[in-house]
Amino acid sequence: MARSMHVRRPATLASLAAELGVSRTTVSNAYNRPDQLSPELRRRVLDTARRLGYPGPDPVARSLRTRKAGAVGLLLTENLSYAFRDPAAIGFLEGLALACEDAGTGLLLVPANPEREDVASVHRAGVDGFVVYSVPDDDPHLAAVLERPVPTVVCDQPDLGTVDRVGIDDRGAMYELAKHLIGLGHRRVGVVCMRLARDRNDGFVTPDRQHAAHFHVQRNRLSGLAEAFSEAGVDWSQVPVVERFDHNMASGASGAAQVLDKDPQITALICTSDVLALGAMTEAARRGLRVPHDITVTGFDGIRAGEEAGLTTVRQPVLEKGRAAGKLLLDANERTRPRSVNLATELIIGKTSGPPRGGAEERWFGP
Amino acid sequence: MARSMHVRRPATLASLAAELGVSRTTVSNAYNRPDQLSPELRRRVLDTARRLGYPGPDPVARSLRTRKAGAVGLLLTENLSYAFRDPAAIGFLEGLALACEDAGTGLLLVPANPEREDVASVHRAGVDGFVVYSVPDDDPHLAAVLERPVPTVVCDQPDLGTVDRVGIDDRGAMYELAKHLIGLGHRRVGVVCMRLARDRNDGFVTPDRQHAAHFHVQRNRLSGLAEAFSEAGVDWSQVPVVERFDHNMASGASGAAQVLDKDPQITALICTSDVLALGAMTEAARRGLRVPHDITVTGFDGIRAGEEAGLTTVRQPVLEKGRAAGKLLLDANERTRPRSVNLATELIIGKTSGPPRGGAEERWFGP
DNA sequence: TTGAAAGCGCTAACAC
DNA sequence: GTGTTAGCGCTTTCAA
Repeated sequence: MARSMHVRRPATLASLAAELGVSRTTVSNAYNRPDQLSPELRRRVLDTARRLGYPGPDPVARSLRTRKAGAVGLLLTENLSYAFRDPAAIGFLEGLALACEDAGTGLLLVPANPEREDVASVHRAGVDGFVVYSVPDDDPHLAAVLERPVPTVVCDQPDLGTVDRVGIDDRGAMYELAKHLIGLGHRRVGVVCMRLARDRNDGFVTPDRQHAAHFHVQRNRLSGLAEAFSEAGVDWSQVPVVERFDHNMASGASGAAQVLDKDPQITALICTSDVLALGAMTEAARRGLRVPHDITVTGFDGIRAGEEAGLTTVRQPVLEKGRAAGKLLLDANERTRPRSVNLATELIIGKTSGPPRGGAEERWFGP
Repeated sequence: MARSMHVRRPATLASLAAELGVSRTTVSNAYNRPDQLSPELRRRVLDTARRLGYPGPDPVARSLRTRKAGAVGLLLTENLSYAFRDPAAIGFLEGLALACEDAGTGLLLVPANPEREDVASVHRAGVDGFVVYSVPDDDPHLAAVLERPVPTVVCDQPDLGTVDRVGIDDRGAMYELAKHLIGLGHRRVGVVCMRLARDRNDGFVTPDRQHAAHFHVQRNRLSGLAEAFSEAGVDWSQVPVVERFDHNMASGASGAAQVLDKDPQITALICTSDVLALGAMTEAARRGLRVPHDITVTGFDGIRAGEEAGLTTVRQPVLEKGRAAGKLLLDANERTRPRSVNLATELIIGKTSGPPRGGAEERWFGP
């Protein structure tokens, strides 16, 4: 009776060994190396464990001893829950989860609130490696990860030269998309892009801010556009580029509105993501602009909803990207690090791009 | 020169303390309790750490000592990546991630492949608690979780009485939906449901299998239907119920086909999820059946795509469910455990349900 | 097949 | 403000 009044101190491997009158090695073997002891003894150990309420070797203590956590950490730029809102991020997560599953490894989502500079969560993460997905290049969490003595793979980030990297050719892909628009005859265009840095700037973007953008992906997509249009004789510094901090359709819509208010003459609205482009389409519709007859709208990513809308975009293999990141991290071959993987993208000509209004006629009368 | 040939053994807190000629406590304090030592000393510690390449206290060793992992584990029934395919699961994950974020806690996705009986991943997980989401009640991973001496919250599972639980009234909600259909005049109906147990059974379901279903959610939804239709004088044992192992639209379509082939006279196709219902709609369309004129189709969950399709369904607060699960787990108040939370659902009458074909006419001429 | 010894790297009382 | 002591619970040579 009195016994049950005590807070029963949970049994440990040592206490179990003592109870059984065997060594700790034997108990450990009963769990980890069944072939190292007789079946009867093993039974006896396991039975006694059950009787004493011993839940098996403590995973943390085991990790300390074996120097293996059995998990990889994932660092995202956004509030953790953002990952479950953005279709491209979900695809990436799925691919990464697939790779982890194959390896029997856990996937730890590290809470890295971009608002706070608190990197303790990175220090606290008991993981065998990190995947860093699309964070600004000056993010303190990224710096904290790089200081941890575990392998790291960065994704949609600049090549650091010191850790593995997987990504796509954002610049080249956007350049190609721009060439398509230029071929159609577009010269007067506007751009809606995602956040370029950690500070909120919902408005027009100066050329300086474009160049200095801390998000690798956005910087390169813009630079691909600038290059293509500059080559076509367009003064890029005069092109309205609008930035939005939050990544959702509402941002796409309001961004499009801001661009169109500034220059109602533009013939194409180039968005740096499908989600923004979908939002831009709703704004176009709201203004009675037919796509692509009155205005061309393009995206980037190749998400399902964009496909259904017939969006002209660049499709990137988000799931493969996640899987590749996981594979890279879990492939322990240190000798070949650091590695850099570029995945292929595909320009999708949908039904949201066409010649500028009047553009076709110009051709009829052209040289 | 010779030095650099050695594998540099990474610095530890102890070696750093030795180098500095201070105690380990002081070094520890430099990281964990800045107020416990002079700023100058702290600087010296941190500088030396940087010089020696000491990455800060090892998280695993710290966890062992503090008995806190700083993470919660999530156990899902499906391949890990499944969670990123199912809209309802994504919503749950988002809510859970939100709760974790608020608490500064990591979220560890535990790889629990339902094919393998390997529960080692559960044993290996260094977490302060588990959330178990919609696994069969006889899943060995669940059993393994329950043996771990950490708090647990089960979600969309039977109330075990020993651990916290969050869920909805699946039975009552489906009963209400059935009443709606009965009120419209439906008596001859068919059902497409998700998997009922761990074994694959893509086909008709016996009443026995319905009762014995190992997935709490499915069992209760079916039982709500059975109850309502039995009350309306329908012999439930004669109602075609088709099960699908994989949860996607294709399953909904093929399940609907199987039901319709068996009894082309049914006036309503009741699906136990929106995803299945969306698939069933495509099959109806393929057969030239207009919804709801020729056939009524209903779902369950209230996902976005269903809403857009105007689906008649039961909306459940998936995000809130995840958040509630996280809150329950992270609220350390042991005194009030175990707790059970039921979230409210809402019957959504969409445009996919209507009176049975001829049902209206019957009424005109009826008594 | 089993056991003894030696830590893995750290934190938390408590004393100085 | 700083140090001493005592483990957290486990695995793993190595020897018996």
